[in-house]
Amino acid sequence: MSNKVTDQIDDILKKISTITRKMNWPDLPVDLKPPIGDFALVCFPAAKILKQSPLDIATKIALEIKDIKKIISAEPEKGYCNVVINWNDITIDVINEINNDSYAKTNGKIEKILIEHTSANPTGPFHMGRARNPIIGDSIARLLQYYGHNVETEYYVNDTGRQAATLAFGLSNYETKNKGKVDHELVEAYRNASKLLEEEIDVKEQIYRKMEEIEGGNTKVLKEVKESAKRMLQGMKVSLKRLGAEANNYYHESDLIANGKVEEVIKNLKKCGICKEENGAYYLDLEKENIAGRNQKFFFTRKNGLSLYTTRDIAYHLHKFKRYDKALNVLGEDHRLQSKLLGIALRELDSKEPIGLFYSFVNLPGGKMSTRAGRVVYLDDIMEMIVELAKKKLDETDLNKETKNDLAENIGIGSLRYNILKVQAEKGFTFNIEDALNLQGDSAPFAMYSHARAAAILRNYGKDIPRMKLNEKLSDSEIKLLRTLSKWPDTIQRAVTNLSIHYIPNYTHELASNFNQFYRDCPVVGNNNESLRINLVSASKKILNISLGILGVKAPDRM
RNA sequence: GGGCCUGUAGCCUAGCCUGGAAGGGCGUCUGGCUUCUAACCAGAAGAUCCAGGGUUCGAAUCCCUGCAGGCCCGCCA
Repeated sequence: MSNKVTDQIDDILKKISTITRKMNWPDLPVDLKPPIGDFALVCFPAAKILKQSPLDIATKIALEIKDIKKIISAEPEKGYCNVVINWNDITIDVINEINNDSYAKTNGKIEKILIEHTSANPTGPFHMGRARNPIIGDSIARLLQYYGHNVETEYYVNDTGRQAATLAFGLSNYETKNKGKVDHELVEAYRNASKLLEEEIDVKEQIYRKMEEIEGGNTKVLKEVKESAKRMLQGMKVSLKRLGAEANNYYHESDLIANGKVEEVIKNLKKCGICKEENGAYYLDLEKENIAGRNQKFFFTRKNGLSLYTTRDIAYHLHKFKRYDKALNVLGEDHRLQSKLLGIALRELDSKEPIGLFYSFVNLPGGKMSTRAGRVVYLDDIMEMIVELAKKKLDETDLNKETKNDLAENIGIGSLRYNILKVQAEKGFTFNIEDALNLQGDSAPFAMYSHARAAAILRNYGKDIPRMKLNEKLSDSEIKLLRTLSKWPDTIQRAVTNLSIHYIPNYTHELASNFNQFYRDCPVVGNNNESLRINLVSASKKILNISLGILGVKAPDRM
């Protein structure tokens, strides 16, 4: 809560405590998130001790405390005493606090954090199945950045291993036709190569030889796979850019082999106490850890001595911690075990461990997405559809064409992001196109619209934000709005602590909704309380803008 | 077989960490634009919070046992 509000409530609670003590009553537990008012005194536990009904206790305590100056009302209901604090006294201070740049930001240590997200294999266009990854990753980055940390994002490019070798093989003889988006064009070459890999023995041999050359550190082949991946990535980056979720850095897995980091890791892992060998292949014996209900052998070399994906991942993370204080990985739920094993290996090497943020896959209404069964929905197609829909809705407005196109883009992409971010990451998610295309209710345009309304009021007012003066008592809508605004720091705090981005859209919707109610009830320009209301509008607009910004949604001044 | 995640109105979802009065949204029905933007607002109907047991004055929330769905258990990535 805003400090001012917390102080006010603490003060009142102290006074209440004095009163109950005088009456020889036990302290009444406080509920700070009551359905009505600012806090509630819970009267059930005292009922037994005092041998009175909870309602009687609530009624009595309400009478005792309602003359406290900082309280507007204290009403008994069921076994609760609901208290509304006097917002009139503190509103100017609260609004000033909200307008301060440090509002809701950390006063703790600023950390240098790397967020790895997306990291999809560069073998073709993004599909919706993993669309949560860039969106959640990007918004978590924006959240931590806003909170005050020093954040960068990175995409780990998987350009070694069979898929990478297959792609390189496919692209080696492929002539670019420059038709359409790069990744959508090149994926054909990859698909053909994959097919040949299955059907033709000599192709299989070539691709597997390439794999071995990659892992063995053949410079020429390493360069080839890296370039192939980059070529595909060119197209994929366009999608991320449109989503507003492009990473700051792209780190290529092949570089870890090329620069000898992988070899170093193998050498050091072999020195670990729990390292064992089997037919020439080395592994960490995790018998004591009892992972996933069984004894795990965590292999880090093949029997030919070459590295595995996990080995490279260890090397990558050691490198991360050379550059950053903290590493955060946004990963699909299928990586949970892998991530745990990685952590153990890093601990063995006396390294820090990354923090994992896991999300469940996006499914289609009919079931799982599958490339083979042709049940794939491309992210690009969804973005296009939703932007087109937004465009159609804007047809009726009299904005000029360029503004309209920009706005449709913001509304469309914003809706998509909002839709995905508002659901808890661990929850399975069925992508319902109808739902995503519904731009009403708990959605990005709802909050964008509130922001535009706030901007319209300020436009109509036409002057600089004035100094505040309270000429009239606050109305219920104003108090409700202030209450929500003062909850912003808590929301940020909870989202940061739990790395739960869905708190932000939840809050945004509540704020926008309360702003709309205020808009209905409280004329601003020309009102007796104009100066205060202008400031309230400005503060609401600010927090709406910030919260939408964290979600990667641009807040328009008109729509 | 084992491990992890999830289960809240017709549908989607918040609340679970830290027990206290079940919040939103979609869809359905009703009403509201001569007043700062109706992508909005107001109202109505709709919930054995997966099931059973335990702890507690009090359980959607904590504990136990089941059930259902997702994911994982490779010298693949």
